[in-house]
Amino acid sequence: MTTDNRKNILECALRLFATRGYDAVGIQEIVDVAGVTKPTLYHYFGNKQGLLEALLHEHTQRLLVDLRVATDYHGDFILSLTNTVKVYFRFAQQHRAFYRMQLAMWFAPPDNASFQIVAELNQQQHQLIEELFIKATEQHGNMRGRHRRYAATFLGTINTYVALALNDYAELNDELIHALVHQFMYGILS
Amino acid sequence: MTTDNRKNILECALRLFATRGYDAVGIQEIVDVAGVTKPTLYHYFGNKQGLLEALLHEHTQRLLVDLRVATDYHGDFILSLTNTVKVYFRFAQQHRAFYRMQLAMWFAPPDNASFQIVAELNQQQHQLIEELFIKATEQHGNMRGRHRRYAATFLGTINTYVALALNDYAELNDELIHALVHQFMYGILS
DNA sequence: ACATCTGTATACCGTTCGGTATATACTGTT
DNA sequence: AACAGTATATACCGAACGGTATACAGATGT
Repeated sequence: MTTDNRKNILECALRLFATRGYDAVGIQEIVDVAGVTKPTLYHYFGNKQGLLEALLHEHTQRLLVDLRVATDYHGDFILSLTNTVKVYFRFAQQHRAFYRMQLAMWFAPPDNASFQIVAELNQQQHQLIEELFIKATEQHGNMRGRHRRYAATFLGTINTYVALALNDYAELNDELIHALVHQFMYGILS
Repeated sequence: MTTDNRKNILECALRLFATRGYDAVGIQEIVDVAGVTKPTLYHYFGNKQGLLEALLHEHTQRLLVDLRVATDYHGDFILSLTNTVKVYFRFAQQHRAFYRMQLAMWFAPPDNASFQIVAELNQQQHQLIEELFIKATEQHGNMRGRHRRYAATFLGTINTYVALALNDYAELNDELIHALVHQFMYGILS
């Protein structure tokens, strides 16, 4: 293999999906940009959804590994939250195009094909964060019964800031991480 | 006119766009659901983008009218923020399907046709809120130079909470409004 | 009565959609 | 050297895409 067609297709598809959206990009356009033909793509990915699944899977695996470490609670809730934000910010900086695509699917319509695929991966992230909130409830009792909502708003806040950074309205530095975490904690404790 | 075809088409298109997405819904499907034929749709809206424009325009006009009132600053910054959130929450409750669609386009890819159309309308909302932040800077000097970011995060926070409510994770009541505003203010003042 | 205009339907356009049957080139194994 | 499995291309499929030329029905104004 002089060039890795599989990896090449994934990269081209990501670029197109991130800038125009999953539904708006056709298979033909992807293979044209990648310089291959349709049977090659279908050989590796089976169908269009399989392509998206592979794309999401390869990227989110690395995110989930880091996220599992960050959400491991050891008594310091703020530290865990800070590490979680750090993981997301670093990931967003390292994979801008991918995060653009993920953001576009964040509020995707419920009956859209891409939503069906992305829902499970989002669920895994959500669950890790929710578990962190559940474990931290022993320390911060007034969160009881609201883990789900807190996990969702925490992720939503992170994504809002990442979106800002992707549009060059903000920079994902340590100061912003600190502000985000403490602003969020204030919302819980008050 | 026994039945208003124009309005009927708009309603059916909204329902389909909100649940499956702009790109994933074809013209044929819209007219089938609406019980009309394609030339009828093209008579009223010219093309698919025109349909989306009409849909967005009719709904956002009402939102913008209320938003202009809410963002009118009279010295009480927290009051203005609270009124702004109230406007969005009430609008989201009254037009759930539309807000679903708007959310799906919130992080839409930059080269997507729907993004091009929705960008201008989002810009109008953004500007009203940014002006509020600029005017309030006289009262809260430490916001200086960060109006843009604050307006964006404020809108992002609102949308996060609305998304929660649309998925039945939360209820858009006065308590939530109060929590949102004060959490946000804390982030600015700290 | 006639002309006009708005709204709607029939039928069709060329293009692109996601997907595939088939053939062939390459690569490693026996 | 024959074989098997993987990877790729040519050529094609029916269906759906966004969009339109044309005709006609019904109301309106003269």
